[in-house]
Amino acid sequence: MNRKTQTRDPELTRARILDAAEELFVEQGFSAVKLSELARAAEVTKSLIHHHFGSKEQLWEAVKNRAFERYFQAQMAMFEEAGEPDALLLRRSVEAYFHFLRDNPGVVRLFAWTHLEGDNHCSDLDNQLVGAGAEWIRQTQRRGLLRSDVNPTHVIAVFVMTCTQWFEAKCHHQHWPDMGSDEAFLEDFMKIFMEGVTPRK
Amino acid sequence: MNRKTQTRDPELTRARILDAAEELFVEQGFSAVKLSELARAAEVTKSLIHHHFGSKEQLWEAVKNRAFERYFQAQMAMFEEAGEPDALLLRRSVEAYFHFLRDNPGVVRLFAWTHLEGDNHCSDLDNQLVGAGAEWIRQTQRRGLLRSDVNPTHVIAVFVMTCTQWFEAKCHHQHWPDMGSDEAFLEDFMKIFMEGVTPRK
DNA sequence: GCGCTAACTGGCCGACCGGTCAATTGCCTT
DNA sequence: AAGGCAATTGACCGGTCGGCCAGTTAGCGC
Repeated sequence: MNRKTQTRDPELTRARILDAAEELFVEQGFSAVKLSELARAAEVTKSLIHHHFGSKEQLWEAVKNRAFERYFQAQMAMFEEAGEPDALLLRRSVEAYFHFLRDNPGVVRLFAWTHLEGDNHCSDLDNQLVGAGAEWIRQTQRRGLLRSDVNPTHVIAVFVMTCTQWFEAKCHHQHWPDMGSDEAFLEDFMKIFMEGVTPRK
Repeated sequence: MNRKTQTRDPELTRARILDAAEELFVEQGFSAVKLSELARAAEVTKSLIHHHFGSKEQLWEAVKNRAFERYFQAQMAMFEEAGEPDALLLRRSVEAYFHFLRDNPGVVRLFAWTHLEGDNHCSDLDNQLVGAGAEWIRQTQRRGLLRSDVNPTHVIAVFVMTCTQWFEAKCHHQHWPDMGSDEAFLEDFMKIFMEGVTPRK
């Protein structure tokens, strides 16, 4: 079963289409992408796209599903290799999330497009993730290592939204006067955030 | 010069087109909007759109310019009626910004679309705004009322991005387990943020 | 080998896209 | 009163969009 010598390979064809589609959708959004352009990029005929995915909309869904699955798997993996729920774990999680977004700019843009569409079909997986994270924070609060007068879900929301927006709108605020690099910003954000969630006597 | 009895009123026509265009662009983004649909919504002919704005792209620019000018004027007005630079001013500014975004969802979406386009043509006005805000924070830091080991621009970035993303991705986070209302989230965010920027002995 | 299925092709389609243009009409100036 | 000009109209354009379909061909089970 050598794929190099085969003239037909539906799996590979599907993958080629998905890859090219993801690149174009991430770059331009759903409606700006033309199937002819996509066909050229994926080196397949337009008809083949319809054969494998049905329609442009269905292809868009497939692209989003694949990307989000990758995202959730990466996040879940992060969860599994974590240790005791304490402040350091929270700090490390935020940093890991920030760096994940930095290294996966496509995911950030895909999220942004789907948000603008009002799409929330990925909420099942997402709720799982957020629920697990919130539970950790709750445990850390109970152990007295984080302040208890804030909703754990809101704590997650604050750092997720800051990280997301940092990369989503980078083209915008990177020109702000005195704005620092990714790492400089993360450092200052961590100072503010960790200080903000630390319990007071 | 009664506009009601006039059969022609270019100013009003322009405004009608701009209004309808803003609504559609905000909703669907640039490329998804069709001029025919827009013409119907604005109750003008398609040719009239071209007569007044030249092309779809130029109309998009005009819509963005008008909206952003409104945005900057609102922000600048907020600046002018402010008092002494202290922590309370910062708190009030964040709350005002949050509520402004809540009351102007179109602006949030317009920002999001332009970010995805990589458009940063509004940076002049924006830099002014951020520069002025950062200067305030710097003064407050000098007076010992805010911690001094963080970049003032980053402080602004943190709350601007959190507020922006809250409304931009609302369709997404609002279904997270235990997620609170706008006000409940703002309250928790303010707790974390203000505690995070308060100086320590 | 043989035949069935699915992968794949090229040509085609109607719809409709953004944009143009010549002609008409209302308003302002003088 | 008239002339000029911008506002406005509707017919029209070439291009291309997403999608379809009849036909061809490769691979796989029998």
